Amino acid sequence: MSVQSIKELGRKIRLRRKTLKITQPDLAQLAGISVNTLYKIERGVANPTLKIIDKLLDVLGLELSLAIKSIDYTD
Amino acid sequence: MSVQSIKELGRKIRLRRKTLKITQPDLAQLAGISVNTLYKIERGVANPTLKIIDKLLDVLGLELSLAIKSIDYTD
DNA sequence: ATTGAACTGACATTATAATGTGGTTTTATT
DNA sequence: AATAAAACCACATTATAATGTCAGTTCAAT
Repeated sequence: MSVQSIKELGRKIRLRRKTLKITQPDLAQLAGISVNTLYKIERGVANPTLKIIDKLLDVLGLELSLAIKSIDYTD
Repeated sequence: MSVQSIKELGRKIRLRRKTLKITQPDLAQLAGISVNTLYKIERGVANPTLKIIDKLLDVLGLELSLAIKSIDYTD
């Protein structure tokens, strides 16, 4: 489940938020960022900084990992 | 191998660059970013945007993935 | 030891991410 | 259907990431 794109990351953040049943305003407050920023990230129209992503993933109980790219034969 | 911190990410980027035996100037050019930015990222004194990270990981043949945080009993 | 390239660093400038505000639209609940 | 909350959106402002420049330092190769 790689983060191919910024849009994909946004989708996953939203999905996780929905799973946890919290609203954008609540998540934004918990993460200490503005709803505006969260909204843009979920929509994939943002280019967020790592700090912002870190804060969000922290609250969402998610984490990023780094791995050597695997070859995708479906491309 | 989670990206616990920005510093950790920087270390891993540098390590991968060394493994591939390319210089900072070369990697920066290949990724289309400034050496200044790369230098800061490797040192862990930057708060880079996802686009910048994406460009770097692309060249380095690395990728980020997102996963539900596992419990770390060593903390 | 000398030379050249890579690396580190400070600083000013430019580009842009993040925020704040004030709306409109959508969704959910009664 | 009415109401309230959430989600969406535009835009101005503020904060800061990214760049460019120049200089000093470290490192590698000869």
